[in-house]
Amino acid sequence: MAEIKHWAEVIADEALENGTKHRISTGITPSGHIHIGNMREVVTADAAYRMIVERGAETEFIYMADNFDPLRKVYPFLPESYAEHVGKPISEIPCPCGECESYAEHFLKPFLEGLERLGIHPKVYRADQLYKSGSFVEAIKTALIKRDDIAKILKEVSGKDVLPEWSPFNPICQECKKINTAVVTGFDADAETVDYECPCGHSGTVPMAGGGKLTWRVDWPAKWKMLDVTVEPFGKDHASRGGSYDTGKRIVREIFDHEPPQPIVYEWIMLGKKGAMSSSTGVVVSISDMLKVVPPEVLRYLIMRTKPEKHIKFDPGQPLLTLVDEYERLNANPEVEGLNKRVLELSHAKGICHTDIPFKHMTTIFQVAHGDFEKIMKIVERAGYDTTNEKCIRELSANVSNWLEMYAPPFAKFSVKDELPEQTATLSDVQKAFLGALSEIIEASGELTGEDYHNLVYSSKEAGSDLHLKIVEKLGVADDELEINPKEMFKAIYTSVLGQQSGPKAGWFLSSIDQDFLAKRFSEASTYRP
RNA sequence: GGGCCGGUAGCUUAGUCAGGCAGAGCGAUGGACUCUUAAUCCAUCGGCCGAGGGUUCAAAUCCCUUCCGGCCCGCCA
Repeated sequence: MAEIKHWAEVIADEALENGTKHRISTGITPSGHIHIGNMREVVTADAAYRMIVERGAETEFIYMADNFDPLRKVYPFLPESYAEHVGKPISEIPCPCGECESYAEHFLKPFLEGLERLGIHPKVYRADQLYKSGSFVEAIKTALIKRDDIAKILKEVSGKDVLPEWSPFNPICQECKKINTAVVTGFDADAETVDYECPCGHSGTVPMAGGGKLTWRVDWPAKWKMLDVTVEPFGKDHASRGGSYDTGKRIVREIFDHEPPQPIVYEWIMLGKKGAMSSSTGVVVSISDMLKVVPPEVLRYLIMRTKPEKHIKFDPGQPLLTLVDEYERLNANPEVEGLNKRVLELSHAKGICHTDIPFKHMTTIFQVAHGDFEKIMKIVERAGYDTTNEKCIRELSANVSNWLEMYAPPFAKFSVKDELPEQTATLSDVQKAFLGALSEIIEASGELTGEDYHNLVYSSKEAGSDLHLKIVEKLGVADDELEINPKEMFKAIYTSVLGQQSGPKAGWFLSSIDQDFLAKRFSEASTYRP
């Protein structure tokens, strides 16, 4: 069999067969928090973009913010007062926080910042500006003139009859400001205006430039024509027979005289067990939230490793750590080749810094240090990691901090207790004797490494070892009479330090805690009487 | 009812376009490191490729049928 190609290469090769000049378009409506489900569209497009460029075609990547669409309803995250804005274009509605130019900008801004961090740099268009500047006027004229032909295509392809009063153009009522209620009663192609009657009682005339927009099924092919789009990813909702890609394909050919773009159909990202991600149901992890938690490469990796037509199950809890691990492992391996190499390349976001500290380790280090960055740096240094890039370590530690707060499952969390935990009462005499002996040795030793601690604990089971001798002495038994199970000793350590029976790998866990503190804590625990 | 996409190891999946010994990661198991304890390394186990039929020297791959899951066909992306 031939060498395996990454899906983005397959897309690129197909594109190259169609021509050597390309424009890849993406479009998302910023009607709510733009989530990682939406992100798939842009990241998928970016993969195709990078590959087509690599194959040598002149290519442009654009992102269209569909901010001229109406607000559909008062979403759960909106105050009731937004009821009056339902039906108005989201570029014309006030921002929920009061600080952005519009409702649309409020959600667009964090998304565009996210793109930047993901290493994705499309040329950004805003639909309201294109409409207002008159870029759509020719398309609007054509669509109004050929209204019956479009209606026929819609009927033939989707099987639905359009209503007699249907128009491809939705005017904005000058009175109630809504874009989805007014009925078109006529138009003047020379004056470039459209007449309407609105159920609110108002009737009037609006300019084609900015006075309204084309209905979605016509708007999309009009954009293909206007921006000369050759490749476009879209969600599977558009892809079924009779859907908007099907109707768009015929409309763009027969009405606008242009070839439709090469489709890239992608599946949804499912959030854990909660089902598909969707802004309207509130099942959402926003991109900004995700970027608080993981490096951008990991998010790209999530999407690059899976073919677009396959759904992705995403869980920001424990499984996210596995994902991060997998990525780090791959990234650290200089010998990756073939498909994995491709995936890795495509996951790269430019200008992101790296540290050699695994995310998982940092979750422990961070918790040991109670989030104190100076302490974190000390521990990191003692553990032998590269500390030259403090900025990266700071970023990683911020990610870990957010993850622990937002998504970490309880068992991943622990805290070094300031006071001796009361669970210490459950320890056996042997365990207490062990802790006492351990305390003495720690106190008498110089600085101990993770390995030292590890070996030390295991030495407890060896008759004749320093630790073993001290234990038998405390218990008043003969040296060869005592059998020690290291497992129990580890439990004793976790119990007296964390108040729980297990914890992170003991050696480097202990080595990240202050030595005097440990000596004192173990000594206290050994004599603890409730 | 019509259609689209998926179904491959316990889990996540590559491979399907272009037929040629079914691959990987995680997990599990065993081992190594004086060492079961959220680390590392090595090894092993694990598959009726959803099911049935057809084409072929040869099928996870192509064709037909069928089951399961998700979604679309509401000009509400």
